[in-house]
Amino acid sequence: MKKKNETTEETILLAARKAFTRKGLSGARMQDIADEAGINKALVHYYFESKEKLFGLIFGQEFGKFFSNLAGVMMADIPLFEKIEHIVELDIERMSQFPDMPLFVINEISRNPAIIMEQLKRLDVKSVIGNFQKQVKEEIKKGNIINIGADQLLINIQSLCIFPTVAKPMVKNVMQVNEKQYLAMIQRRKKEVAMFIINAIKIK
Amino acid sequence: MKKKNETTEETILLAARKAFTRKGLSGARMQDIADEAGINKALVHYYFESKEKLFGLIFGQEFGKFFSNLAGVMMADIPLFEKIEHIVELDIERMSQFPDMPLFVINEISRNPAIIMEQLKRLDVKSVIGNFQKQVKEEIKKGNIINIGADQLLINIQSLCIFPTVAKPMVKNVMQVNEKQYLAMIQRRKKEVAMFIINAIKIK
DNA sequence: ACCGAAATTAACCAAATGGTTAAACATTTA
DNA sequence: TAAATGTTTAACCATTTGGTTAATTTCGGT
Repeated sequence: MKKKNETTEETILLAARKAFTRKGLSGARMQDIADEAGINKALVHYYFESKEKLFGLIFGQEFGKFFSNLAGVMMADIPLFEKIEHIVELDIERMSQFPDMPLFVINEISRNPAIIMEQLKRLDVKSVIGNFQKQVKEEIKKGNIINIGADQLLINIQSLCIFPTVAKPMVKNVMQVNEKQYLAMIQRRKKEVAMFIINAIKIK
Repeated sequence: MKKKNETTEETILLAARKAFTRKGLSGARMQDIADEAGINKALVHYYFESKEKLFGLIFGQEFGKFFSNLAGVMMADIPLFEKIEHIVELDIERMSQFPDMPLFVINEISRNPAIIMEQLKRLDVKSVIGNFQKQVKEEIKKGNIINIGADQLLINIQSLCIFPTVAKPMVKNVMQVNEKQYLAMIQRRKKEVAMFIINAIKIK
């Protein structure tokens, strides 16, 4: 429903995000979006032409969230363990703020892998990874951490942060926890996951 | 296309699995399934009545794979570290064999959380988790591992095993690897992830 | 108050889609 | 071999869906 202070365009974008992240490109209906926005379906087309165009906008926004700030933290000139703590904190906080986002992004990339290309080239992934790789190699040489590939480490960090949100309904059901308990558990993971990772690579 | 030795029913199920795991319930078309099976669309309805019925069968099968054997390994009477190695090995092997399965299952559960209930009550999740919990607590008391919740440990294990497959297109693109390199990396993770986890909880 | 542009809507349309029907074809059975 | 039963298909049908059109309403500028 359209709120005060909100332009029609914004209202539609909000409704579209809700519909697309919940049901995906093929599952969401233009009528759903119009209803959710409290307007006529033709008006959605008036502002955003086609379903694909609208979806493209939403996907771009959500994809941006997926990587937002991450590059900054990963490039920061701070010790590795401290960096890991920051990445985990940031990642999990992002998942808490936008819980539907990761599954949506993963899903649509999996249905149409081509769209990731144009999104990724907007970000300078190579230099971010390169920088991280250098730091990891140095710590290995210094004998501070075990011999692990920077890419593996990065995958592990992201797995531990993102997966519990992506698989939320399964986690909730298997663990037999309610919404509140689940959210509390995710918050606890900010500290626990960082510790877990640092423990896993630290040489004592 | 229908192969020799395959009953029409099996052919349809194979085609349906392909369509549903690739495109989801709403994205897959009955005509796609019929085409893939090389038969008339009405024949699909002749054997499986409705799209929902057919989908239900496929989902049940895939959900089964998701947990197959896992319970057995988790209940086994072997040391914790060895058990972790087995779980990781089994999990990642399952991901390699059915790469489309985890995203499909996660996705459809997320779209319709109710379906997980009836599936889960077929499995005795509670006693499996209870058993694992007991073993973890004992190891903590013995001072062999750090103080960690069994549920957190289990989530971490599953995250590290499942996520890289779920996010395959993203991983491939960010890491700039081809299909062959990606698959090799997943295989390497059978050993590396187990080590990573054991390192993370072991008290040295 | 009036005009013109922008915003919004109701009514449509064509294509896609899940599902049905009746007839044709194949196989088993009496 | 002929009836009966099971399998498969072409042609339909009703509904849904993304999208369009033309008319109506709203609103800023004069």
